[in-house]
Amino acid sequence: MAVTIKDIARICGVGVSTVSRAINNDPTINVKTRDRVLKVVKEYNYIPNNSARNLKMIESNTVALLVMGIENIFFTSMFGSFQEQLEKNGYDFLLHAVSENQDAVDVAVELTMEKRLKGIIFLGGQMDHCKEKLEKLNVPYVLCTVAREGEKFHADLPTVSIDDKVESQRAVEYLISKGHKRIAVITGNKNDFAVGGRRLSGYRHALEDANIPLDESLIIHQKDEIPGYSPANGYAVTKELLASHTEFTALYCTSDLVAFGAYKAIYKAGFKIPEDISVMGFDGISLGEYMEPGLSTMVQPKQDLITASVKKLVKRISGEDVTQDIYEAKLLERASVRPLR
Amino acid sequence: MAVTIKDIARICGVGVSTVSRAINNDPTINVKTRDRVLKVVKEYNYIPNNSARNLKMIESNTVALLVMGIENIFFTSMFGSFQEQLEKNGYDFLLHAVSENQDAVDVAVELTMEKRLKGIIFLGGQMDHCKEKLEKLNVPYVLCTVAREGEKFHADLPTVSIDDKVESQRAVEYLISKGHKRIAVITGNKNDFAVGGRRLSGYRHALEDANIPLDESLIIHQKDEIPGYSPANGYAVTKELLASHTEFTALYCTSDLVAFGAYKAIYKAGFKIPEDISVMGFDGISLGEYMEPGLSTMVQPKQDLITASVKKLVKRISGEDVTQDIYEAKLLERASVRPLR
DNA sequence: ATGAAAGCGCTAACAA
DNA sequence: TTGTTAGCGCTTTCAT
Repeated sequence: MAVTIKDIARICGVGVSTVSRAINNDPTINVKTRDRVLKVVKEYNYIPNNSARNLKMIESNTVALLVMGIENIFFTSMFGSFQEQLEKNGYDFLLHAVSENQDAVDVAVELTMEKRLKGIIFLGGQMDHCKEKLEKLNVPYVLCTVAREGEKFHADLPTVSIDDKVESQRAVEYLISKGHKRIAVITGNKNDFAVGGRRLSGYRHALEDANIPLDESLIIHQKDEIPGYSPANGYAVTKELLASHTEFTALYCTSDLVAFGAYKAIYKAGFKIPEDISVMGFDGISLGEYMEPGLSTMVQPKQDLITASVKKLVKRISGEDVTQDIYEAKLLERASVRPLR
Repeated sequence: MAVTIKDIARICGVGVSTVSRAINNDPTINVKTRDRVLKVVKEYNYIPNNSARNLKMIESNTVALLVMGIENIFFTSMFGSFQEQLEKNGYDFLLHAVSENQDAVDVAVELTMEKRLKGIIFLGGQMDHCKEKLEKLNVPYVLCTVAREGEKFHADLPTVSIDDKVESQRAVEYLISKGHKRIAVITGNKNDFAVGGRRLSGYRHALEDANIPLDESLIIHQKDEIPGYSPANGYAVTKELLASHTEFTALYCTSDLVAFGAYKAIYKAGFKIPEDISVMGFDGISLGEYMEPGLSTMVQPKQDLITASVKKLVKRISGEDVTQDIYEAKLLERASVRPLR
């Protein structure tokens, strides 16, 4: 098997604790001994076994980022900045993906023990029924951009996010301000009561406030058979919408990626954006800038979300009590929406 | 601290090994005892300590996917399929990101010991000088889409990838076949002798074979100050290229993402694609379909690469010796290239 | 400044 | 079928 601390100790003719001191840079070790040991360590390519180390150690200095939805471009684009900010605060960074069939909190508990985590940031995903479970997590944590079902906000939980309903409402109000009344919306699939539900709710409220009657035929749900919030899904449902000859002047997509798919369906049907149909996105992923025409969208304040999450976690680690942070999205006007008349 | 196996044993009035048998579904345990133990496990929310487990266990059934470049959309889009294929072959799946400042092989060694890995798939990144180091890894591994410097292919290493030079050459030959002679190319930054270098080399060879004189002013390197292979980089360099009034009829981008940026620069300068300038990409990421016009590109056979990687790893795990697999990219004609004259 | 030795929580012989 | 026990490789007292 691999070379262990004992081997190194034997080879150097010292005790294992001396080797341990050498590799952990213990200040009480003699510099010469340390260098001698380290030379052998290098020579024999010795790498300490982390399991043994973690088993014994009381605590590490590691903060883990637990990502639900590792293929989501919005989340992956945040990794680098998270790492940077965390390291700037003196923490080691660990990225861990939670797959669909896993329970995020269970994974968190396991990882906490395994790595003796100092803190956890949950990124993405849905966390509705975990409130009590979350309390079992005896490590400071923060929920960043974690969706919650329905209207309730768990204001007592340490979350960092935008208010999906409010921002969605703003998106639709923008469309209305441009003179649009027949506004189609592509939301999540039928069972999406979290992000999709809240964004749809914002749509309804905007229409209501503007006294525009709600037309259910303008509310489009993504297809269950196609990955959610993907261009493919946006393309498929927009194609059907267009084929149905439902009348509308603007299409509001609750996700930029969906809007990309909508673009294609619209072009393929022979229409022009924004001349024939205005399109509005949501999230503000950077690729929207490169579409033709540039996609108007509600930009999530990614940097704020990251900075606030880290700051909040650091506070919690040092014992302070924190609660919820809501950040505002920013309306980004590009060229995909035109004023009516 | 957390509840341990001893606690559970004490509470149940059984030995620790019985608890161990219960949680590991040992067939020799009495069903009634098992259920009783499991009930207590649930009740006390006991989660076994993985470090202890890994420390003790001879081997796991886990295969790790080590990703270099976790923010790269081309790689992230492969995760789901990798997981699926691996699990179909009976392995547990572990995704682990290697950050810029880490050595992939060191991380691999560490992880192998820590998780008692059955095998490793390296995805992405550059691995030039690691051949000897790699041999220190006493676990079967496969390199998938791992770039190598220069022309040498390490044919004796278990790699799965396309031949970047050959496929790049095909891309340019396609452009030439459409009548283009003044073909600008955007390659990696000046120090990129791996993917960027090989793809550039393909470009040179294609021109040479077609007796088209090489014009160095048509070879554009990405900027060091901007993240590589990003739309932002493509935009910046294309803008400069256009401003320089260098003449060309086609722009070959060695990455789709770069092409997206080029699109924007071209539109902003008032040109049309493909009427004024033809654009060719590379990689075949799915978003290319949604650009306007659809991006013609060389599609990496993602599914083949994944399937082959898994198959190769499985073989290696069962002791077979395998070497290199080269897959062919597929030319995907969409609408961004027009025939000249 | 260094070594000996006691576990960390678990699995896997081995005994019963 | 179950319990006892010896480590897995490391860190960390406690002596020396």
